[in-house]
Amino acid sequence: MSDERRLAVLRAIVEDYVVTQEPVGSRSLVERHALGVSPATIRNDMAVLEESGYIAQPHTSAGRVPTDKGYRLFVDRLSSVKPLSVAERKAIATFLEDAVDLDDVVDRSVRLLSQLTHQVAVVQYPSLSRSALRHVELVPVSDRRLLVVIITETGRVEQRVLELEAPFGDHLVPELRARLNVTAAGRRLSQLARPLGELIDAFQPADQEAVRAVASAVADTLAESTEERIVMAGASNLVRAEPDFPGTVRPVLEALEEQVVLLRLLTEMAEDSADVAVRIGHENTHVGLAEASVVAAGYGADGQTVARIGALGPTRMDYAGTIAAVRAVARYLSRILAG
Amino acid sequence: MSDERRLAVLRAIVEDYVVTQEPVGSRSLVERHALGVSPATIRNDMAVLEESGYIAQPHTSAGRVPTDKGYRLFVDRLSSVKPLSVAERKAIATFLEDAVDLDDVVDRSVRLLSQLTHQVAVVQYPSLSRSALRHVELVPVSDRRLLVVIITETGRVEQRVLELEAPFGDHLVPELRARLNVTAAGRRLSQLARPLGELIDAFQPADQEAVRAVASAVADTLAESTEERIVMAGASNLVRAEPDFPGTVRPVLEALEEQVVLLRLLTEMAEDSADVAVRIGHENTHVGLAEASVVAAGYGADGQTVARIGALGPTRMDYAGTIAAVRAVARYLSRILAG
DNA sequence: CGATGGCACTCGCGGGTCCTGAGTGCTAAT
DNA sequence: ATTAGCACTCAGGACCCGCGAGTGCCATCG
Repeated sequence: MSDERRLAVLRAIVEDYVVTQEPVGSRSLVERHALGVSPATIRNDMAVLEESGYIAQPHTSAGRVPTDKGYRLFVDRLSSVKPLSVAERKAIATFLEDAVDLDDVVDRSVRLLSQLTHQVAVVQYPSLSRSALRHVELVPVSDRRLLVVIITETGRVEQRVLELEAPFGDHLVPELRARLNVTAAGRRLSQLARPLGELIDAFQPADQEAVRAVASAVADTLAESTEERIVMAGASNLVRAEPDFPGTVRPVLEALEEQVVLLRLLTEMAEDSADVAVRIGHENTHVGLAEASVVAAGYGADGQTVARIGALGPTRMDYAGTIAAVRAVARYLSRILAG
Repeated sequence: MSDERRLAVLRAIVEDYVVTQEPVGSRSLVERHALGVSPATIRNDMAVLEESGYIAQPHTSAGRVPTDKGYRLFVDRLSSVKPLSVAERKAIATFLEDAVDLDDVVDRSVRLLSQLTHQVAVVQYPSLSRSALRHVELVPVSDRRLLVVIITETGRVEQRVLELEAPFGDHLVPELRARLNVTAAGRRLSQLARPLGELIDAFQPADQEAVRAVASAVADTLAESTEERIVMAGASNLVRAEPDFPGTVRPVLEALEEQVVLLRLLTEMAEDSADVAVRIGHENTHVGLAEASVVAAGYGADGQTVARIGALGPTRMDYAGTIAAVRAVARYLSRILAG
């Protein structure tokens, strides 16, 4: 009993099913793949594979369909990542390089990814708390309202309007701005707590109230995990795949529109693997996604993962291609941010 | 031949069809509405209405369905905007007031609108060119790279990194920042061209190159119509309405993901009406939206429209409710931005 | 002992037929 | 102008049937 061949059969089944979207039978298998054996033999193998839970038949007189477990084995051991074509790489590079802005980069990335994979794509904005600060700017709006603008190395800009108890003097803003930038620039949130605290003492008692407010605004902004933002594109690809998950499109779309769900998903997957992670069907904790698969990868300047991107589609998806695309876009994205 | 009653019949048909989603016949009409006449009479009226193109029958032995023309008459003359409940108004107000940021405001608005209307909602970011400037900030990144940050009164933040020909001296940045803000603050793009030009002459020849670059970066950023951004939410509501437009969900979703299409749509509708505008079915120029209706309204501080919001759904939608919701959200949005 | 050819069996699917009932349009009566 | 009565239409559901893809098992072969 050739264990080898059995795996080859599984691979063949997955590959066929992914393109035809129909249960595959023993006859068509031997026709389309050079397995060198007869349908009867394949049938025996299939019986074993079914026994072990890698494939299943929708009904008695139908061909076989891979189960989630089957897909899992496939992506883990049977599929080789297929490299993108030169043209594709070129397209990615130029398309992303034209971006003018962080918003633009993220926007372009998510569109690009959805086009490359023909799936729904999601991109998470670089996390504030894990990015280093580039600059903090203070703009007086009135005599007791202050606009605080925070710019990170990754290009993300965040702003808050502060309402102060007492009017602040003209001298304060420039001085605070200068000191703030000296202490904050280049540091991450985790390295920021103490220096910010010490900063307060450097000012006259009369001003400390204002300084404290600004400092805590900065800290709060960076800490707010709710401020994690996610964008999504290619929802129309989902309904194109409709026949795949019949009636399941809505739950999936709903899950996708729920930032919290997406966020948790991406976070969980970050723990799975530093590189590309794959979740198949019921492996997703969220019930709405039980018939969907997700491929995700992290990105970020100089090795540090600051956020993640992902593609989501029916379990019956082209894993090799999707993985390649996700990885490629993540890499280019990292490169852009580093530049 | 009571013209009155005929309109009442049309109204009844629309109202019934909107909730049942099934062709409505003469019998059920008299049952559900106190029309005071017999089905036979209604049938005569329906024949006339059909003659005039306000309703149609899907097939010979079925009830009637409103045509786009019928809906149009309905929204123009037959429906009264139903005011939101106090609870709803309260919910809108508090939900939007918690927003911390322009991004957050827009994000909350679009979610809110999609929930209120049970449709797909879109919100356009305040246009840069029509907003007044609040502040321009310059941050040196290296000795010849300059980060330009532009903040508008509506809270929108835009940034560009500038690559200069020659290194700029230390003195230049503070001076330029100061002058720039004096000339630019509070003005719109249209009022900005000349002052920016004059600004250049105020500097020493050696610096003029850099000043020119910054000035044109500011002008470009404000002018770029491509920088119009739109966010969308509630796509899952679309597929919930699936049976309405069978197989038409995909084109609609595709249209929605195409920023350009959406932008043109909103712009066109801005010309229709200053307040709430409605496009029904084939009135939409984009073919993919031939079976969809759009309700849109402008918003902006102090009467000035700086952008638009809208809700999109099947032609068979609750126009009264949708119009009320769109208008309400637009108003609250304006109020927030003004505050 | 694994591979194979043969064979009986299963059952989903597509197509055809029939029937029911909602809804219409017309006409004659009020 | 309204209405009751009536004949007519036709989409949709229920039912039935035959085809064919695909299976599992068994006896046979190298």
